[in-house]
Amino acid sequence: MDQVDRILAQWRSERPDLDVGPMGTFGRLKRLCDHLAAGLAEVYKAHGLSAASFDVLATLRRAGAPYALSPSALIGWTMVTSGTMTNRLDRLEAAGLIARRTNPEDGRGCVVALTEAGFALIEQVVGAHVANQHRLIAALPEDLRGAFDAGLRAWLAGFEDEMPRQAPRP
Amino acid sequence: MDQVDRILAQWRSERPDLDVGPMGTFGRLKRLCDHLAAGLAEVYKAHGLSAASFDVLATLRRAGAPYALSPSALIGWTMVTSGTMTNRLDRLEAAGLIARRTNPEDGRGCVVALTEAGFALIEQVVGAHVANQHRLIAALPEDLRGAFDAGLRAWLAGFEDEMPRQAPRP
DNA sequence: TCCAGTTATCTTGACGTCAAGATAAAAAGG
DNA sequence: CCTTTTTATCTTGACGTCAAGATAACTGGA
Repeated sequence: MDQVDRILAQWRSERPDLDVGPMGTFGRLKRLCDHLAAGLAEVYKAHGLSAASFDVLATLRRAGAPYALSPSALIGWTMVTSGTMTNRLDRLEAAGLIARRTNPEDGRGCVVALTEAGFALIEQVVGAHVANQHRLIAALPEDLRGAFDAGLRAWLAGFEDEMPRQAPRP
Repeated sequence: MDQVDRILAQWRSERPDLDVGPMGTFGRLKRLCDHLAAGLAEVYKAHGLSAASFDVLATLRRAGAPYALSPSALIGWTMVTSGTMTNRLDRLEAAGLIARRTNPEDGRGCVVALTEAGFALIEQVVGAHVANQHRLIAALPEDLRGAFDAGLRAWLAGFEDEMPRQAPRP
């Protein structure tokens, strides 16, 4: 009997005509994501980052040398709009963690690259981030993880596999 | 091989020292929640609401007659800060969907109640919302739901059961 | 060559959120 | 009674996000 069960009990009392079974899944998913996001933010914050800035730096880092991608490629990896990406890049550039260079092949765009400071920072934070994920997932019993991941993958596929996401270009 | 698998493959190539298994779970969870939130927002938007305003109206509705709770009780149910709740209530009050009445028992607080318009609206939207949840959960195969829910409940319990959340008071 | 359509990025305006602090009233202790 | 502490709500300032539109540059066909 958790908080979500209490919510469902209220609905069943007030609106017995509704089948609120799925609402339990949605409610727990939302609350779990909120808790996990808060847990991850602790590490970001400890290094002066936010989820938004970590997201960009990590995407550049894992892309491999020379740690440079176009804003479009970053948008493709991160599921945010162009306006959001512009804002993220502005802040990271002001913080000296990335640099925008002109794209010699396309005068419309630019290339976003990690600075030395940006590389050093993300290299350090990624380790702490992964350790933090191990800490947070500990609450999910090992014997349930396989089935949980299978459900997660199947459900997500219903949203992402319809239109095979094209690999973002550099 | 989905987008999250591609991300993990990049990390394994760039940072083979890291165990990024949990990152797959976190990544899919985040993306799934984003897709589901977007799917739910369609219905909210069709009725002139947002997730934030639906949240408040639904909490008041399922509380039962007289559909009135204090801001503190609403905060307890919805996991947002007091500043956020003030902002939500301001907008809903301006839209004529709720009314703040003075609390005769406590001069510091107030009581938030659904107006007639607010009740009529949420009564209609809740039905569409539940139907929408049934639509969105269809992508999760039925035979995986039980195990998925079990994992969800167990993991969430790790965050919410430590400090038994006290039932919000009216 | 030149123009119409497309693409890449940025700008603007509006929301929603939080942290931290302000204000006011109730409760507790002497 | 007062004074102190606690509680309830609101205010402020800063972020992060999106939708819609603006700007600039590339592209392909006439």
